This record gives sequence, structure tokens and C-alpha cells, in this order.
Amino acid sequence: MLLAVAERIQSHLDATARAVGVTHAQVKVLMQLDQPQRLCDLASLQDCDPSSITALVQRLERDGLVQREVDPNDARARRIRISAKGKRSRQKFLELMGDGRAALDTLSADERAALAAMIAGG
Amino acid sequence: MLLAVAERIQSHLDATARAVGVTHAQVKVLMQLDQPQRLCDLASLQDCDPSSITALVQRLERDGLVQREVDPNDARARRIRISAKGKRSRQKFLELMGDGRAALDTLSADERAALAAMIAGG
DNA sequence: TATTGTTATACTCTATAACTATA
DNA sequence: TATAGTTATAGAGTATAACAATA
Repeated sequence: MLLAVAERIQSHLDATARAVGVTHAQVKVLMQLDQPQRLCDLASLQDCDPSSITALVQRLERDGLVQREVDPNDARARRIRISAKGKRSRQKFLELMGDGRAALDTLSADERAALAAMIAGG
Repeated sequence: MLLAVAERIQSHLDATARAVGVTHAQVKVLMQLDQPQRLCDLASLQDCDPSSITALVQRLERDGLVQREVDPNDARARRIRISAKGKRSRQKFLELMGDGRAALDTLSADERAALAAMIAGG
């Protein structure tokens, strides 16, 4: 049941990202770029392999949503910075997404009550 | 916040599926095979393109988790049936997954209360 | 030597378009 | 003509392994 809700939120998230012209994974990265982040830090935050982030960031850069710059403190590292276009995409996504409550709209009152009790009592 | 919980459940789901040696998408299909299903019905249930299900089922069949048979009522259609091995994988997944409550364990009591209120009142 | 990141490669999921076979 | 399914192709996400540059 909790799983069904998670699936529904996930679908809502995917659809919203698509409406903005980005993917779910790309949005997750954009969300973490309030400050420029090193690539390895992004990998830690997303709990995935650095090579995956390299690929992801390459697509974000290709689409003009981020810029890469050398870390002034470590010539090995790259800092990823969100662009103006990236900020617009992120903002648009958040507006469309709301707080995710829309994903609960398909649940009945009974289902919502049961779910709330489960979470509160978990 | 709701989104964070959904992400956490999603991760738990992915990790559990991986532990059983299948993918999240494959488990979702196995869950819908209490009765044999036609491929086009699986596509509807998963809300995805039939060609995606064709590919997915090919991998499930390769791994011995399902069998395909011609629908006796329609020579165009194929019925997908879960195998004994598939049932064991599904069972193991459900046992490891529990009811998904484990995904809530990282939330504080305050967070859980806030989330429960949001769901109940949504 | 250890860390940061990239490249090469491979696999899964997904979609679109063109196709075959059957209804 | 419409429906069920497949194949070809492509793009995204992910991982492993081997590698280069820097610390």
C-alpha cells in the first residue's frame, strides 16, 4: 500500500519532469546545486557511481542546464554550477510539482486514513 | 517531504529487487501474473508501450521466470505465465520487502507525524 | 599511494516507427 | 481495417574496469 503511493508519486514526478523537458535523474541533480558541487560529491549524494554522474552531467551541460569549472582548490576536481536556464527548469518543475500532494488525490479517504495511521505508528 | 519518503521507498524497492537478482520493472510484472496475462494487458497495467513489455518479457523468459504461450482464444495474442522459479523470486522479494515500513525507519518521530497529518488531511 | 574524474563497454528500461500475422 | 505482437533503432540511466592527472 505504501508501495502503491510511492509508485504514484514516482509517476507524478516522472511526468512532471518530462513536461519540463528534463528527466527525473536530471532534476534530482539540479535540486542539489544550490551551491556548486564537485562531481564526486554529487555521486555521494545520489549514491551512485562517479561515471554515472559524469554521463549525466555531460547531458545537462549539452542541454545548457549546468556549467563545469575547475575547482580552484583542487585541480583534479570539477565543480558543477547550475545555469540560468537550469534554474528556470528547476523552478518550473517545483511549480508544477507542488508539494506532491496531487499524487495522493487518487486515494480514497479510507486509504489515506489507513496510510496515515501506518506512518504515524510505524 | 512526501517526495523524500517516496525516494526512500523507491531505493528500498530497487535494492530488494537487486538482492533477489531481478530488476524493479521485472518485479512489477511478476506481481501482475497471479493469472496469465496477455502482453497488451501487461502494457496497459504498466502504462507503457507494448514493445517495452516485449523486451522485458524476453529477458524474463531468458532468465526462466516466465513462459509464453499462444492465447487459445486469439492466435495473435500471447499469454505470459509465471514459472515456478518466477514464483520463488516473487516470494523472496515480498519476504525481504515486508510492507515497506522499513523505508520509514530513517524518519524521525516528528517527520512521521507531520507526514501522517499531511496525508490524512490532504 | 590515494583521490578525482573520464572513457570504453555493457546491460536494462523505455519510446517511436515500420512491419507481420490474425481478427 | 483494426488489433497483437515483434523488430530495428535510439536515448537515458547505471555499473565495472582500466586509465590519466593531480594530491
